[in-house]
Amino acid sequence: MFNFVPVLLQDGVMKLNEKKIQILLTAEKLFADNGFDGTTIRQISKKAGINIAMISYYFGSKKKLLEALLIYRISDFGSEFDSIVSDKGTYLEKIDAFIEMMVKRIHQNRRTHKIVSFEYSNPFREINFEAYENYKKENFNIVANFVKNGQEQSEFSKNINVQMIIPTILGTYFHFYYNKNFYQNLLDISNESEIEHYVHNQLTQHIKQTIKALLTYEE
Amino acid sequence: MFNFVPVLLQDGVMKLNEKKIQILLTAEKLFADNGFDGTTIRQISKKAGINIAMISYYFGSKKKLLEALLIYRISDFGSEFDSIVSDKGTYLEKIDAFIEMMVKRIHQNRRTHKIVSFEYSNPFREINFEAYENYKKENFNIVANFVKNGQEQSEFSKNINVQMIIPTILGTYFHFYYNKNFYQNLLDISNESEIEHYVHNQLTQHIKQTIKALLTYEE
DNA sequence: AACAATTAAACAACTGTTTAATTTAAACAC
DNA sequence: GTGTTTAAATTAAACAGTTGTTTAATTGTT
Repeated sequence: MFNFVPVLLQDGVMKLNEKKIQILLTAEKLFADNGFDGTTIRQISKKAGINIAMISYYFGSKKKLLEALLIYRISDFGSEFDSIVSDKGTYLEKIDAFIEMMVKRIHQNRRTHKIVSFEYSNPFREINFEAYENYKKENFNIVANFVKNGQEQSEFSKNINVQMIIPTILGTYFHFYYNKNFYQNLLDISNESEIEHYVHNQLTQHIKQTIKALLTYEE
Repeated sequence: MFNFVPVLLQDGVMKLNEKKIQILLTAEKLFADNGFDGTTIRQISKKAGINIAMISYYFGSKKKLLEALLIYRISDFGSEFDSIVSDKGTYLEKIDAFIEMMVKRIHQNRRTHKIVSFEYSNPFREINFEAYENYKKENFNIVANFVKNGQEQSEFSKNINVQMIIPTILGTYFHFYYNKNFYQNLLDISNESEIEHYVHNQLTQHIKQTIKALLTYEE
């Protein structure tokens, strides 16, 4: 049984059949939990229920498996954002929808983001992070334009470090996620669904509040 | 030439001579750059200029080397904080000194924090994170008390998610640090000293502004 | 028949740790 | 200051286990 050729096509996009996606998702979880180096292809194979040779056969190597995951996971969020901006209402009101979208998105891709975060800074890791960098650049430009427009409408304060807004939003989320064990204990929540609930309610609310406060703060 | 016994003493505190510290610092940098699993004891030995057997001889194992690093690095910051609180001035004014201290401290220990962040969530990694957890708990209590007092003086708003203030402060810093390569490019700064300067000035200023805004924001 | 999919086995390289031997340095008796 | 003892420091080599990848053979599908 075969569906697609197991090689990179000319445009560099790999066709993904169900089995390949299953392998990617298994690898994503293991990479996020144990790190790239901490995960073996035997672990991935076993958990995905395939033979170890299939990973080389499908993806070429462990490194290329990670690259395939990055391309599969990280897509732009320009269009989603456009519909928020075109909605009526003040810029301040739009922030709520905007933050909500960002947190949902980042939460959905949290594992891949974690993997990238830790492998990105390693200069000896010869992995192609182009997709990730383009994604970040696009996100940054969207935020920068949004804030600029809000400032022109005099809804937002001047003297805001626009470049550090994304670190504030995503950083807050990720610091929570990376220290999940700690905050689980602190907040006295136990299971995964309660964490999900906290993220999409209290944490999202806190980030909204923080960003709205920052954008309207006058010293 | 020998200085101290290479074993754990009764109270669990290892005496550290200069050579041990040199090994710890070498390991810290490599662990932070390449991850715990991505770093081999041969790399550490070579970079530290010692024989590979010395690591087992001094620390017992690679895991115990990391544990020794944690104990060496992560100390409480209660006393430093106390002097800030006892200074005169409003609570709002104290925030500046407080944030500055936190960023300086976290920046100094950034590598160990990065290592911990990544290894902490791995349940199969049998490493003792007690020192780290106590450190976090203490920091949290300090912040919680500080905010409570500021609220009692009516300087800070009510309805603040106190538990998410530390994630906001540290998260912003770490998201910047983890994506150093990206922001280096975005901010058009090249060398390490310019990054240092940005952290202690623009980034610290941004975090101060964000937290002050949050603590005084009325919806 | 043609070729993709899948497999178990083998591969050489690398892993953390231990060994057993040697070197170094402090402690001691004089 | 001697020479001797004692134990720590340091070393190269070996250890057994694991790593990612490849092979060559087999199975499955069209």
